[in-house]
Amino acid sequence: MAASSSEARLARWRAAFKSGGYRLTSARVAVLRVLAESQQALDATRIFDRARVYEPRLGLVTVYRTLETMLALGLAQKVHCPAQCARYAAVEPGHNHLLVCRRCGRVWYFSGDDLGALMQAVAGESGFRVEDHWLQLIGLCARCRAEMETEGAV
Amino acid sequence: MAASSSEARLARWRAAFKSGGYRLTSARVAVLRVLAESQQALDATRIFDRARVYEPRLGLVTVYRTLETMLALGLAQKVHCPAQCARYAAVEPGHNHLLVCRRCGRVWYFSGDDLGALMQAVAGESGFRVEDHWLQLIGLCARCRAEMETEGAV
DNA sequence: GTGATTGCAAAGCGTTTGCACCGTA
DNA sequence: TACGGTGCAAACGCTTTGCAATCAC
Repeated sequence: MAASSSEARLARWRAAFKSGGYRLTSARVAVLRVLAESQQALDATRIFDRARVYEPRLGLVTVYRTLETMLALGLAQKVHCPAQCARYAAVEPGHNHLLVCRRCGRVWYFSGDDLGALMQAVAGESGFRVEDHWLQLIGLCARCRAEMETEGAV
Repeated sequence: MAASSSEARLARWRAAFKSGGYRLTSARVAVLRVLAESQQALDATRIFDRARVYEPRLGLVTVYRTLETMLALGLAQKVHCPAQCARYAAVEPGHNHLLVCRRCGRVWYFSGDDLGALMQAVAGESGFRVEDHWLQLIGLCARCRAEMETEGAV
């Protein structure tokens, strides 16, 4: 949260790029710096705008490529944004949590009522008012596991 | 899960459209039918392809509009798909769950270790192998709440 | 009959690709 | 110096919008 920790984070990320065999160009450092300094989830365009302060010759394409590398290195993650996820499933009344098979796309519903306690704990600590929650478990259903074994695929 | 339940679901949805003041056109019914029958999370294009079997004159645009109405009526929900969410946040080592402020975009991390038990329970019941989980709480942070009060906005 | 709803075409937006030039190691 | 990395422009795919024709109520 403090300014010093953003410096530490940047140093860690530079090292990760190095040891991953990636060159440390000024364009990449500009992108790293923006995310290291920010406590927000930013989209590519906003990262682009902020990073151009550090590196005016930066192109938007490089932002995308750098972000992809950061995902691969585990330095950044994508954040859920309800507006942009483009697959739809029926709502099962009373069951708001999902189990999604990554292979066949089939969904199952379950109710994780114990989540209420977690949400309250989080809210109490931080003053954050939780309005919505998003819990989905992703994996392989029994059928797909069986099919993949017989096919010998991964 | 059974075929009969898909009929019941369709009937429920037809009623919901009616009581919501929406007309029951053949195009809409085709889209409803596809989602009622499917136990999968489908994207708009796939819904379009399947719905054209019922209503060959259907247009893709109508699929989008019908889905939007279904979201508004709470009949369908969007499903997380890692590939398509386009906001990025730094990864905080060891803390994989997120608290996202919907107003300022700021993120906080927390570790919900009790989720492991839930995931195991789900896996045990269904034969589902959970490979990944996705938990994000969305709401308003303390600062934004305060700012919105002074501004008198929603 | 009338106003909501539709489909087409085109615009819009975010993201990816092709390619010649550039800069780090 | 060599080759990974860059930026520009164009292509791309998904989604939304404008508008006249259509259809449920």
